[in-house]
Amino acid sequence: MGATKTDHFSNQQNEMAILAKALGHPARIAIMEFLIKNNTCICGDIVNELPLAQPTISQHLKELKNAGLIKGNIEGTAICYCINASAVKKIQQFFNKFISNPITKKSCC
Amino acid sequence: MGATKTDHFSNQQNEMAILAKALGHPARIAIMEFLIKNNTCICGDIVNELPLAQPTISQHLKELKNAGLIKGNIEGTAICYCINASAVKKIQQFFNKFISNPITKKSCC
DNA sequence: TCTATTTATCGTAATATTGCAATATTACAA
DNA sequence: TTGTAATATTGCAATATTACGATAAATAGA
Repeated sequence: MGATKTDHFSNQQNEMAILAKALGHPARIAIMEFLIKNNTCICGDIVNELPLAQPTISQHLKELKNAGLIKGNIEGTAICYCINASAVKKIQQFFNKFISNPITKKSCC
Repeated sequence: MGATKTDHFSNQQNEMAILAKALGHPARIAIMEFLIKNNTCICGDIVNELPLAQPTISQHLKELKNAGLIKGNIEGTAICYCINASAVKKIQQFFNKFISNPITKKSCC
């Protein structure tokens, strides 16, 4: 096989998995961190910062964008990427379920 | 290639990527959700709940456990799994960086 | 001991991801 | 138009993931 059985899960579950999967690579974590630390979120800056080739960075940016975690804006020859706050909020809301729940505190293990 | 260049990234970045990657599958999201909703977190219950075969569930549980997101406890023949709150907190702390940052608000796109 | 129950592991086929060189595209400036 | 800079796409090899049947291991009870 190798293909995820997405039809058997809810839209919410699939959506959260897509967001998490997009963050499931250190380069993409690094890109997200770079985007909050730097006001100038130009793709070329990321290529200079990370130890990966330009096509690889471009691919990672594409995946983050497909997942909805970042937005891109054309600015002349350069492209300005930035974080999509609503996607980040969605993830936070998901994890709030875990912390607020008493089960987490009186863990059975 | 196909192998992630983990050596080029920080421990924190790799750790966060591992946690996110573990959640990057709808079945594993469903398992996490099941574990907070039900006090009885027995593996067999998850197998009955999810549309996947027992070995597949077992494999997903193993990945969640390897990532540190859940803990397992042997209880006779059954095994009780539950959420590792500290891992969930780690993820929350990561995302707090994004929301609290002013950049997120005055997004450049 | 024997048997049933529960979970883990092995083996393997199908598919996805990662990374990069080569190349294409896009936008601007001269 | 030609050149240049910035980013995207293509193609491909190496590797990882997903899913499950078959089977093993561990424990509890008869």
